Amino acid sequence: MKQESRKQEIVNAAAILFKEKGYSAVTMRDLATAMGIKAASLYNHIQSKQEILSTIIIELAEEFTDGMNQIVSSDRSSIQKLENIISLHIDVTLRNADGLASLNNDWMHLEEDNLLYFEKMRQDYEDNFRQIVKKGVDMNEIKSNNIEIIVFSTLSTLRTLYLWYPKQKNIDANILKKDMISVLLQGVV
Amino acid sequence: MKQESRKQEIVNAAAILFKEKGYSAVTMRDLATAMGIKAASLYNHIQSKQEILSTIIIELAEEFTDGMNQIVSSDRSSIQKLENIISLHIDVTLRNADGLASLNNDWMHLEEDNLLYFEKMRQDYEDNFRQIVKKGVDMNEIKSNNIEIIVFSTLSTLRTLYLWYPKQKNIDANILKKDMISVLLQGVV
DNA sequence: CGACAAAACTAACGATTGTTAGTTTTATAC
DNA sequence: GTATAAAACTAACAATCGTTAGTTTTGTCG
Repeated sequence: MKQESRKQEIVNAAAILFKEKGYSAVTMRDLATAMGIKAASLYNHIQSKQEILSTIIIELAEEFTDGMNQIVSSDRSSIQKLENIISLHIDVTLRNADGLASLNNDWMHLEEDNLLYFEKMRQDYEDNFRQIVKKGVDMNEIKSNNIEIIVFSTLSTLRTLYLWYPKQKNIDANILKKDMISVLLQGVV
Repeated sequence: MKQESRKQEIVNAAAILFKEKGYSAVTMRDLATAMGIKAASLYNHIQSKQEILSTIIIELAEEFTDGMNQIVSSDRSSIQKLENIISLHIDVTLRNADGLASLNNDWMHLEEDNLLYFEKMRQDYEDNFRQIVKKGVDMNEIKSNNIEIIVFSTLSTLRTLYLWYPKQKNIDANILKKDMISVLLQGVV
């Protein structure tokens, strides 16, 4: 794997631009300017604009998938699993908030196999989430008003963390986890 | 105002396409094809692609601003005001879910005055929201863990309604309001 | 049927897009 | 100091973009 470092710099710079204007509105010349080079030079390190997008999104989607699979296969209570999911989202967000903008807003611009692969991962993730909530309701750990609304409102908040967290100054990850768990689960338990 | 009806058809068709691929990825030829005409014919009814976007977004933003102003100037309790805000979001979402996609994801492609106008409305909206929560905490109506997190998580959910609501089948607006109020405020009160 | 306006059309423009080919510069190792 | 590879460059391409100008079709009313 040669050029891995320079490629990663390009991908990181692209994630910032994609966050600001979206994938389609960012040109290779915009990205080159941000890197301080010419557009043609980018192609010494990457194969296409599309490769940049899929590198950003697929890596993050696999992080979520792996994290969810570990949580699902653990023998914790439903409430503890939900706490772990919240913690997972915060960890990923702190590590790569810029990339999450692309995952949330530009996944539909993935092509062919990567689009199908992503859509399957996202569907499986939501299904796992829903199953955990449902199990919690069945076990009387969670008092349910409406399972679908709980799943939707919790996931909406976690998915939007990437926008909110950077505006908070010097927030501690563990305090954030505790507060998010409190706010998201207090109305549920 | 001539051609108002045909223009509205174009704006509505554009909102659907913008929701699917984002403003930048939708071409005037895409929009024309969706309307069953040629791209040049669009310009008998609209002035520019940008005008379509601002028509969609500014109208919706003003709806939210007007609704919020009425709620702020009412003499209800903080909890009741929050319930009214939830109700406002649901009403707007049921009426124009497609347009809300542009408001949420493509506002940054507004130009000049419209961009500034939108950003001010959004900032004022969030400030009003935050003030209502803060007042509720001061009056002991709301037990606060963290005001910022409550504002953020509630707004995240309400803003994402446009994605979730169309996937629910034949959901009744009043039942939805009751359930959303229950889920969003139960952990707060 | 003829007049008139609404709404479609054809054709084309200048600008910008992602990308390629070939060349030159820069940095590293012997 | 020369060889080698990494990484930049210039120049240009075919395609597509939003948009304009001018023309023709469609529909309505007397």
